[in-house]
Amino acid sequence: MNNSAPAAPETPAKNMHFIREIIAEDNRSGKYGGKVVTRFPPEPNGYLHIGHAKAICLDFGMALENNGVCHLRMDDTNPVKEDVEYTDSIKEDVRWLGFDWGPHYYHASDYFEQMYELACGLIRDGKAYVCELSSEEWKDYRGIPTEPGKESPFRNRSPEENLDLFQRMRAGEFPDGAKVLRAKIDMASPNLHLRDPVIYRILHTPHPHAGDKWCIYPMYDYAHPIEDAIEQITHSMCTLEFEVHRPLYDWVIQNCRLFPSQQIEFARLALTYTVMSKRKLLELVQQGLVNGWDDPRMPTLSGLRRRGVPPTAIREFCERVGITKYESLTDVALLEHCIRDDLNKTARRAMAVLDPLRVVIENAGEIPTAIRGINNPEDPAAGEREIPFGAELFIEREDFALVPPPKYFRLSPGKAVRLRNAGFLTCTGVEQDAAGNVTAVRGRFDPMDAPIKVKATIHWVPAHAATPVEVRLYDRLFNVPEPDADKNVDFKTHLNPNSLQVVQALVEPSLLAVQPGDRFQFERIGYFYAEPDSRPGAPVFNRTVTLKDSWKSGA
RNA sequence: UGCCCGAUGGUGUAACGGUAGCACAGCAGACUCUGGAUCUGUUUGUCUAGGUUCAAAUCCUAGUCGGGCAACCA
Repeated sequence: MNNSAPAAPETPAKNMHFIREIIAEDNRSGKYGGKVVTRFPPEPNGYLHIGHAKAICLDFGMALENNGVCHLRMDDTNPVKEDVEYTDSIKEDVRWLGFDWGPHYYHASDYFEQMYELACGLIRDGKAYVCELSSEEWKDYRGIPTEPGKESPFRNRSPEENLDLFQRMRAGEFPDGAKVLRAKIDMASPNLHLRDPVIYRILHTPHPHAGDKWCIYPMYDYAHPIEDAIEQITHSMCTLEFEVHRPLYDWVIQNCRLFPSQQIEFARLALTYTVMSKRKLLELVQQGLVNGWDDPRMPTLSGLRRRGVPPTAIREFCERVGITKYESLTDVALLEHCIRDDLNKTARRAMAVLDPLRVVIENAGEIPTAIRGINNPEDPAAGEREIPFGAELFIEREDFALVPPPKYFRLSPGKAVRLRNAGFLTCTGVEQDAAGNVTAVRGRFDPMDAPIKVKATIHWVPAHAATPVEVRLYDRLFNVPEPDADKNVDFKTHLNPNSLQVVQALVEPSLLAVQPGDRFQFERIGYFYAEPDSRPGAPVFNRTVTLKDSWKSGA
């Protein structure tokens, strides 16, 4: 059995973060007999985003690096919030990221019977009791952080009575909220989670996976350590907010006498110019501010996928971000760098003109009918393609300036540029409309070996063989680095009104033959992804990310 | 005003008692059939105050600042 992902490459230089060190130390000491078993335990109540990718890469990555296995487990202990609808997207996203859980796909709800038995064991040991305080009443008993709580009047019932009550809770004799099962720990603990936490509640709700078998459901703090222990998880990684829950995790392991899984907390990912909370992402979807969970502007994995981001770039990004206990805010520029770095090596080049300006070549008798274009200068194996040429072309409007600003290297009257893959174009004149707008550029063509020196090369498409296609130019969803920094200001006020611009671009003929999911670099513009729902012969391209532009016209 | 966790350039991270390094971003230059890529150089950093030590980012104490914890959510 092999848990390794076929697409996951062995990255040589890895950062020795604290979790790698804990695992290395456990392997040295033989704590788990050299075994490493991890798990990714999403709650099936929403879509995975790039923050989850960090956890997925960690969970699967640590297993992969140590010849271990990583389980995919739906943490479905709350039927009122969860739905099978999400399990498929979760599996798809994890697989797309490049990871394989092999046969190790589980549901927490499959352990409900064992959890119940273990709870009965706790009751018999006098370590759990049925409490009839309402959640309102409990607030008084629990106390506040600075003061100890009071013991529940039900705290000292006999194990027999507790067992009977708990069995009747399971049998459905009591309505929702009437009773709970509590762990009997310490009402004076400075850690609120140890003040007799609820471990079972009554919920007369059928379960999406377990069906209508249960009307009592275990709480996370009780269920999670049991899930881990049953699967013999050695290293159970979770985010920082569970740090204060760890004593309870250990309490359950110890008092139920289970496999000694250990919980290790790390900081979740935060990215500039986006929001990561499920609630806020849902708000964007529900209010129609984006086109669904997989809108290419969303930080969801399905959104990033549809934007054209390669999974390899996300994995590289997660590795570069590192693992610490410091709650950092990562610059989205790092993600964009990882995407460009990946696509630069792999994406075929093509030419597309987003904002066309007509060019008329005057010496039409001296031009070729087609030229050869290099498919990827970073990868000779990508070969070449033929691009039709003609006496009439389109170039990018911003590649021509009637009155060039200082340091402008592109086309202007009397000046020359290189036409990518083709030759030189010297501007001999312009055509203007009544308002003075340039409607066409007239020029002279010279072959590549002509003794002409230029400082710029521009892209073009042949007028007779160019086709208009829809291109969606995506930009950052928000226009401030921390949209949700201020609790008093609605994060949606920072939405970038120009996060999506749709244009009709003119593209070279080879682009009409694309398959949905193909990735390209439109030379000098950016990386583009052929929309999955493009119709045959009518491709739609999504801009994944722009090229870096070191020429700043404004500066 | 309780408990837990954290703090290294603009950002993310390394250094595990012995020269504060890497990456991203920025800036400058070289090169180039993409103002891309590549290469080179470069600006900026150990939260504060004490202590231990020949030597502290690292160990100790106190403080400051930030985050988390009072769901029958996960």
